[in-house]
Amino acid sequence: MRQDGLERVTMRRLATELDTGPASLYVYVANMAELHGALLDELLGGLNLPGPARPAKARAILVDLLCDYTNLLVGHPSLARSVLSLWPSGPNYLRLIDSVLGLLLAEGLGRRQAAWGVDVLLQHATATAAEQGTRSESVEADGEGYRLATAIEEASAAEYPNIGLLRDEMFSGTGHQRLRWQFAALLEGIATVDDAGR
Amino acid sequence: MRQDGLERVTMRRLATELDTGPASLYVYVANMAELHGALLDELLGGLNLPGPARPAKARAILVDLLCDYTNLLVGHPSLARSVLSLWPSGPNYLRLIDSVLGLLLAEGLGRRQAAWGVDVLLQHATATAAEQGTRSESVEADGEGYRLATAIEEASAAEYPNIGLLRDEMFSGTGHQRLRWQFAALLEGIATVDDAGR
DNA sequence: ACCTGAACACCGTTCAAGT
DNA sequence: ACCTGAACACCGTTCAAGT
Repeated sequence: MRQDGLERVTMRRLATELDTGPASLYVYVANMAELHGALLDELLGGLNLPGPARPAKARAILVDLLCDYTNLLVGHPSLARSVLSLWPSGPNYLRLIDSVLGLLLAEGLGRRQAAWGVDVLLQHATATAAEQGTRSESVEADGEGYRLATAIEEASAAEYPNIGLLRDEMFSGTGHQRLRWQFAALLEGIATVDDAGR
Repeated sequence: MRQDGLERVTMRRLATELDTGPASLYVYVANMAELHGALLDELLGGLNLPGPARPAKARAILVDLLCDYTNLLVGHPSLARSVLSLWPSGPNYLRLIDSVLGLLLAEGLGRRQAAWGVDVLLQHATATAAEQGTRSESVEADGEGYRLATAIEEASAAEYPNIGLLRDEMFSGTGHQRLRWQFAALLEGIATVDDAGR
């Protein structure tokens, strides 16, 4: 029924794809949020989750898993945007949560840090995908992000001294490098800071 | 011209508010992204940025600033969602970036960690606001997030062992507590992990 | 019972026509 | 020149009518 589903999935588009009126979809799903939730869960079926890991390897495996999840969502920008405000609840999403929790515990994290950390990690993945996705979706090279780049490029060092100081560092690294660093940093922080603030 | 601007801001809504047709707005802005960008920057004018800080105080000031920014966006969910895929470039946003960079440097962070870190921090703020905002926007208490809660509540410990183990921790803490912890964790990670992976 | 055409209430954006 | 009414090409959702 939902085989390909790439790019922007709307009720009407899917309905015409299935040679029917838009009303027919409401027999199967209650609203668009539910449709996107189902789509996400089907997509997550293609993610292969790691088994139990030894403490020494848990962190690296976790970074890989989170990068995989991010890249999965980057391929479906419209989905990523709705997932951010969706709290998905399908079986495959629960499996993903369970996997991440397991790896955090394997690393030796406390119960609360693992429980609170999984939210941060998955939210970062989703937000990154939503951000990247919509950006690359706007086909024109001129608009959107290009303006921030030039704004930072042209920001006067007098008005924005720290931007002036770090201008070149702000555009350094590939997307892949930055994503891995981000997850590594998140994991380090989650592991280190407890609910009392360290 | 744009004095209040709360809740969902659309071109047509704003146009009728100004007693004119929707076409008139395109004299002032090129598209909706630009409108939302301008709205955000006006909103950011109400954020009071901290001055230079001594190293020992920088972290705490930064957490406060990031919480302020998040709460600002939480009040305007529709804005938060578009800001995520917008890369704002207004003067007040640049001032915010500059402030965060300054505080990160004051903490003693390396140039690259500060430059890469500011993205993570501001993205987390925006994503959190977008997530929370849309959730509270859906007025019905039944849908959306409630289902994940029950899904986690009912998830069998056999199929999802780690969720079973941490079930109670996952709903612990107030939103405020969790937000402060998240930023504290992010900052710790950003400060600790360098681009070589520590 | 189960499905769906047509309608309702919205969107962003464009462009020709009006002042 | 500057503004804008009306139109175009879309949306999600509902509901009465059809099979």
